Amino acid sequence: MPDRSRYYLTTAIAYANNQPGLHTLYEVVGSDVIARWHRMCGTPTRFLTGTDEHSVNISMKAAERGLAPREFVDEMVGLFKASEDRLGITPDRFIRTTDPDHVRAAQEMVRRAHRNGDIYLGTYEGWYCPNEGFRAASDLIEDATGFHCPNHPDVPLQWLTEKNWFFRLSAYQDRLERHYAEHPDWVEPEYRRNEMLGFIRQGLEDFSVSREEAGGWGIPFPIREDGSDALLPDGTPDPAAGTIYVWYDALINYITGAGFPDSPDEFARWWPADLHVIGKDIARFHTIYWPAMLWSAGIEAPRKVWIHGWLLVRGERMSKSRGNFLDPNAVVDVLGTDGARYVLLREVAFDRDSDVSWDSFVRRYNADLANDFGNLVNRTVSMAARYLGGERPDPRPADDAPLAARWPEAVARYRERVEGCRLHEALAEFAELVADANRTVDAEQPWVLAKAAREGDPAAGERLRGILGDLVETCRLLGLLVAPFMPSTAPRLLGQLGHDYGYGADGNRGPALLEELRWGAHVGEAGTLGTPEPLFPRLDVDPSAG
RNA sequence: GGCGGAGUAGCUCAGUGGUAGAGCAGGGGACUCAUAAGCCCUUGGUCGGUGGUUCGAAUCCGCCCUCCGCUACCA
Repeated sequence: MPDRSRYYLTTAIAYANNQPGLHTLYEVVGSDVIARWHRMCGTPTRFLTGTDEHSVNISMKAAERGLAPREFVDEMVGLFKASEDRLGITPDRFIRTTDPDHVRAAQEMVRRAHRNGDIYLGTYEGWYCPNEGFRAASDLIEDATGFHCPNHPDVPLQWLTEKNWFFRLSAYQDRLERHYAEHPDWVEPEYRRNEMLGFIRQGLEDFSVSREEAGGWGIPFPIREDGSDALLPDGTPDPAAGTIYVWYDALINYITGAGFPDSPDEFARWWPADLHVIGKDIARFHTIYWPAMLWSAGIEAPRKVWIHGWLLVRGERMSKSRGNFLDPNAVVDVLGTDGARYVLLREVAFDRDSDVSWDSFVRRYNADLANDFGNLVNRTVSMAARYLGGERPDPRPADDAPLAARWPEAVARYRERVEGCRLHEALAEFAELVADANRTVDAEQPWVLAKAAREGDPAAGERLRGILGDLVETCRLLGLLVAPFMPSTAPRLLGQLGHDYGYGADGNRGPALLEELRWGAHVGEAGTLGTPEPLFPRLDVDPSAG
């Protein structure tokens, strides 16, 4: 039974080795929508996103630029924050793995696992690139002469062994299988859950959690080989103890962001997380390693991990290394903040891979936003102002308003889809409501009623007022319904209708959304219609754009 | 190789036994409130192939072809 008194959700933290690509920010946009939905519904919400900043790679990349690692990642983080800001992302905390409380959290987790007997000294061996450190075999290029590092193909790889600490993942196999059985939807979509379960059933191996060398850029391992605290007499970390490796650094951010270990009360309030939104490339680490690491430290597993797919370009994964990625700033330049958010989450299914292109984005923007939704609002406000004057007409009672009939069920379906991470389906529901309203306009032909009224038909005038009142109300409801996706459009839309928009820039501090989404919630309140201005100017298709 | 999934209109997909569907794209029409938008109508598919079960299969079963996901230590 989910705790409805608060909602805590996270994205994966982005590797701060480059400027952000649209494919990286995709899950952040989707998560932001879910966060805003819960905030607007009045649930205290905590939304965490941020950056993963340690690794040999980053220290080398910084060195290439003549920068200290810290200077380098500060610059990258600035780029991430700037792009996220343009996309309307509103984290309650932007966490960095270089934050001091995160360093304490990671070290505390290592200590707990060690105390619990789940961390032991072992030997790690693998291919080692002198430039980058250990490389996974799956990342290497293999040819007739053997394995090569993809980034340094001319540098011979060495097969190295080093003494590392290992986490006893193998001890958690039974508990993991039980957890999957008892919480059948804790990993979604279902086909991902089945893949993870299949992996568990193959048998689990322990994994290493330390490295001897990380270019001086990592969280100091808090324990020496003899089990003593790895501190020098002056209180600084003992470099001989090595650094924490990957997962005991990156994954820990989710509990750091909830207050671990410094604020037990805060942590008790926000943990376990309701939702981790991640990409499929790191599914195993979140759905198998992570719960085991938490259990080892006496902490509950998160309630749900949602695994989204990738953005594809002509069938290939969008990625920085392929060079086929879109710059999120460019997308916002063309489509605007809300246009970019809408198109991204409507064109890309949140549960699987989807092909994207400028053409598909522009087409979707024009069809759904300019032609259907924006134009609906524009024609409604224009007609109401022209035929009835500046005062906002009230909707008819729900029983008399055909447009009201489907509303409660539609809201319920929409809510279920947003809360179930099926964001593209939520927007499909929204689009159907828009289409329904447009059909109503054409069926009722308010311009004909207006003419009849002018010629002295009082019944036509009555009907005209009712129809336009219903349409104005439908626009209000649509704007609020889709506000988590298009937060800057909603206040503009409501402004044109003469309604107040009571929510803050991040969706907090407003009236309970589900109350606002009731047909006729503001009947009887006076309001003045504003000037009709297109919310989404139609775009000319640029045939040269890829 | 093992496990799992998918092949349906130009594109993206829905449809699990009973006369082939939606959105977008294409064509035509009536209207005019509106961002030349909206609305109505419409072109278009031997539902991957093949054999079977059935009165009847996109839908169930067998075989084949093609594609995709997972199959361990990237940050």
